[in-house]
Amino acid sequence: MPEGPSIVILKELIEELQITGQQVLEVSGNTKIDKERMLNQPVRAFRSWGKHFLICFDDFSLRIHFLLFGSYRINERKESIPRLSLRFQTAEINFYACSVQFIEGDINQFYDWTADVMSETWDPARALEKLYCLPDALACDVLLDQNIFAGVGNIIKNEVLFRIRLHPLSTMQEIPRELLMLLVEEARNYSFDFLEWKKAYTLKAHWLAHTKKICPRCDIPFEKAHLGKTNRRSFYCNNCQIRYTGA
DNA sequence: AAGGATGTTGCCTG
DNA sequence: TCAGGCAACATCCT
Repeated sequence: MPEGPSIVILKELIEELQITGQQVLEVSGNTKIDKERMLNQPVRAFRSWGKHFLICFDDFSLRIHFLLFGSYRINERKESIPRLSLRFQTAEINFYACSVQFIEGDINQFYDWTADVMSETWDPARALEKLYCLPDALACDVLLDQNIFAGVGNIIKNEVLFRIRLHPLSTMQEIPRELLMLLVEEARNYSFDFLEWKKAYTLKAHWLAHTKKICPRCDIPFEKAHLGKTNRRSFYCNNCQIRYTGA
């Protein structure tokens, strides 16, 4: 559920309902935020930024983050109590086990859309600049940095590093410029592959590294370790993923 | 079938 | 003072 492409799928499903402009007729759920303020407010837009799903009203927006376990149902309900349920004239949206919060004022002041790998306004040059500002940072950490690659999660991280044959413990300052540009490029490319495979229910079948035990290029065992400041699972091949490091 | 994970926040400790 | 550790969230897969 939680990586950027999955949020794009949610946004597309909700846009198909064509309820933009409709008012919220009823709110419920076990969230502690002041959900009643959405009552009778017309929705101006449904948007996404990285792993955030955004419902924009006139003076504020609702931010939904699904974390690890969050889920949603459109015109359906689960057994469990929703964190937040929004009823419109022609549709009902239910969110479960997610983080919800309000963002006040103009959403464009709050989000840098060019940092979202799924965005039309994604700016690879700016991402590259950010990487040059982090000479000691590790490849496995920067890909998960939402200020640089909003939407990239642990699956995309592992698959991108494998695809470009870069060892997760490589540092920014040691990676050749061409390869760093490829890192930026593939963070977006793989995210769109992820989107298509997820829509076709074939995402897992396309994993080459994530959760895998054997390198499909070398036929030798993958390394599995929790690496970097982020300390997230990394699956990588010590043979074909090159480690660029000063040490 | 227990344990960990596609993630982030916030509190506690040293 | 602040970085690091870890619980919390609550579901699904292995």
